[in-house]
Amino acid sequence: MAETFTVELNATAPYNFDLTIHKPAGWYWATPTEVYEEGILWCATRFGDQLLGLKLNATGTIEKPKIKCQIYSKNKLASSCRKEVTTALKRALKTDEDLSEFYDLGQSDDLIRHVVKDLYGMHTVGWPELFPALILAITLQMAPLKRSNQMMNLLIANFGEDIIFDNKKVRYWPSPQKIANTSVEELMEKAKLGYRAKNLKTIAATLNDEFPVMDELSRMSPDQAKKKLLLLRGIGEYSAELVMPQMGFPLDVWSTKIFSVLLYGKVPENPRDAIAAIKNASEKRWGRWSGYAFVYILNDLTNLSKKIGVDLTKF
DNA sequence: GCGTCCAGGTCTACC
DNA sequence: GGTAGACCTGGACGC
Repeated sequence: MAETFTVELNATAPYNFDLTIHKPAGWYWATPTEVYEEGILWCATRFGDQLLGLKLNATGTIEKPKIKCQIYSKNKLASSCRKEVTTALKRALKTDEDLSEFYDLGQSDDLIRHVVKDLYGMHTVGWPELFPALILAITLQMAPLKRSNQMMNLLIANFGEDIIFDNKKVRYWPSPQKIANTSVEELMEKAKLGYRAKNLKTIAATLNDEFPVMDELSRMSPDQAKKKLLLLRGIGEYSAELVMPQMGFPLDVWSTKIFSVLLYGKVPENPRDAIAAIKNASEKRWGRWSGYAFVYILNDLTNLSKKIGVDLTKF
């Protein structure tokens, strides 16, 4: 990686870089193999057909936040490309996200007050690019988390790519072209995808020049972006909400159990059938901030468990 | 060791 | 427009 360029992004306060990029629940930002050490994140993203190395760290404070982004590339990026990469970083790091209205909810909502106090300055994040988000959505379907991780790790190990920069090695997700050119049988055998192999290959083939990239989706209204994603085979309501660049509310069986305990004090008899009702109740309570409640609550389960006396981490 | 069951959804056929 | 039933298969569980 011979070429680098650096940008320093201003963010809307409060912005806690460490909590945002390295969430307590262990959610990664760009790839499961990204490296996070002492406040510095080394990860990668794909820009066109080029893999870029990213080194990010906070240079400001929570109340005066700045994020230094060093971008490593094999070939020198044209200034228009640099501009696009910077826009994508700002979008995915949610540097313009204003949390004040959500934090105001804490004045009247006990649950929000609690999580906001625990995770002050944590922002939601967006996916740097589309295909990895779709891989996550597809592999989370109808599988325990352990098996989902197995499928994702095998996809990355067998079909992904390495990028080495700043003395770090990061292995990145396969490109849509790579998956589109792999047979369904090979995907089933090497990544243990089962019936999901056909869907993932179809999606990979659909992500051509006609289909909007993540930044284009982000400029659409949430409804438009979701509608576009729902056109992809194997992407339904839950997956679209998980992938869309605007804040979605991707309630699945696991999170439905947790929200049901928090809202009604018990796990529903049939969680899958209860998803719609819990979603309605949450949206009635938090309105357009439901997605933020989702991210804050799921990243504060250990503390919330102590508060309510029920182990929310067991689901 | 072996059999059975089911998972952090989606699609389709059928009513 | 609403809803059973099928979908791959690894891993947990009971015996």
